[in-house]
Amino acid sequence: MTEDEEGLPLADRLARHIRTLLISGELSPGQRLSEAAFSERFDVSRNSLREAFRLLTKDGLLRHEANRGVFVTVPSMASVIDIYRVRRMLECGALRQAWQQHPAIRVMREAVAEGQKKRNAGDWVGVGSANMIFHTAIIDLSDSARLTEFYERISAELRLCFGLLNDPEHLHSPFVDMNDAIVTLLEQGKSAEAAAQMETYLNLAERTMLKALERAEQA
Amino acid sequence: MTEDEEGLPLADRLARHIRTLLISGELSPGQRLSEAAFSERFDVSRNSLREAFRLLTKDGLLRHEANRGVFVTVPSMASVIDIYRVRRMLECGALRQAWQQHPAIRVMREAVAEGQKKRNAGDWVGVGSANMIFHTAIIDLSDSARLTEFYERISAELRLCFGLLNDPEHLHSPFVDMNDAIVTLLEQGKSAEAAAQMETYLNLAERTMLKALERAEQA
DNA sequence: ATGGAAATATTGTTGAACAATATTGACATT
DNA sequence: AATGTCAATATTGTTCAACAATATTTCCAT
Repeated sequence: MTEDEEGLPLADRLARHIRTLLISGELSPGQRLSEAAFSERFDVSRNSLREAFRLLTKDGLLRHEANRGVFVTVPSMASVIDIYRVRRMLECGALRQAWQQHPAIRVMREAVAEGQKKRNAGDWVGVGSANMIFHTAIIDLSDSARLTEFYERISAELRLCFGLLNDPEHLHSPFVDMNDAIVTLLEQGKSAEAAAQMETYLNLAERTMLKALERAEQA
Repeated sequence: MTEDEEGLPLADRLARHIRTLLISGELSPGQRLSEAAFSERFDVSRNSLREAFRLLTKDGLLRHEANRGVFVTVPSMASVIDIYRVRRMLECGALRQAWQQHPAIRVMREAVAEGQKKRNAGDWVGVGSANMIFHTAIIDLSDSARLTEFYERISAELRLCFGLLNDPEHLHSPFVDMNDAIVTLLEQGKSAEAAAQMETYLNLAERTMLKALERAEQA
């Protein structure tokens, strides 16, 4: 908790901190989060910690079992399928009705450039980050605070899935060029085509993810 | 807290209870919710109550001001606009890709019938309930647990807006026939047309809502 | 080994405490 | 009467300790 987080309530800061541990893979799916251990670790009271746990449970990152404690959510095939269903709805929808001059398009273009650069440098983590920025920008096309917040939640959940994979980084690389094609279509005002292309993209990504997850589960 | 709520954590039960108070209008927008008063009222500890408050704050129903307490969210024009943006994305999207045999279509059809019946009986609250069921069923067309949950949150927020209106019930009545048309299109497999119709519906509803809100704000 | 009962640990919830911040009220000045 | 200041009061933010209820582990008898 060394960051300069302002006067936010302790529970919120805690939740944010634990969320970073979750999406960075420092806490593994299925792991139990003991109240005693974590309140000790973060030097906060059990009560404050419990508030944070509740927040994260509502986000789907933790699972709560009565009288047994909270556990890091174990992503399932079903959750992956559901998450991609949401992504198709939100991302394709945002693209379809996108305004050609929307500032988010510039962000998308820059994210594509960044992704290509990182890929050429063999920096797979960098490719993943650029990809994330790209998709967040797509949601921003819809100019909705609530959709943006919701997508953040979905996105965190998806990153939990990546934690289960062996070499998650390579998953992103094949998609850099598709991103390029999509933003190009948008720049040309072909939003319907961009949306269609994104649907193909997401279906492919979903299959890849499911396949990787299947392999990981067998091991 | 007389209901038969199972072994759910106290904070969750509390949050649910307070949520019903919020959407039923028993707590007014802007009102401050004192920790002392409410923990007394519900006969729970301040700690448990605070957990519930945090949950509802995350849902957008309460607003949290540091060192000042929690207040019932005051819906703004901006929030109404955002909420309808979300609804267009979710509901139109769900309709567009709806499968003609989806069980939710039957629910929609029944909700329309119920709405017509209630309207003829002059039961405006009943019309509102039927309308709510109708739209929830539309989201169910997308078969996504996460979208369903998200829509519940949006829906609760919208009901908070209705609390600001003078005669909120009449708002729903004009829409019963549009619902009829939409579900009829769906039954005929014309999902694109249904989606288009819904967009018109939502734009109209949004304008009506904004106008009503404007009137209410002046008073 | 296996089943079950006692011992132990963990969560669920409460109540009291105290620091930090906000609100109120009294008082003096203009 | 209006306004600014400062003390008094109330509220939130957070911690701690306690205890009941439920799980888990240990240990013993079979």
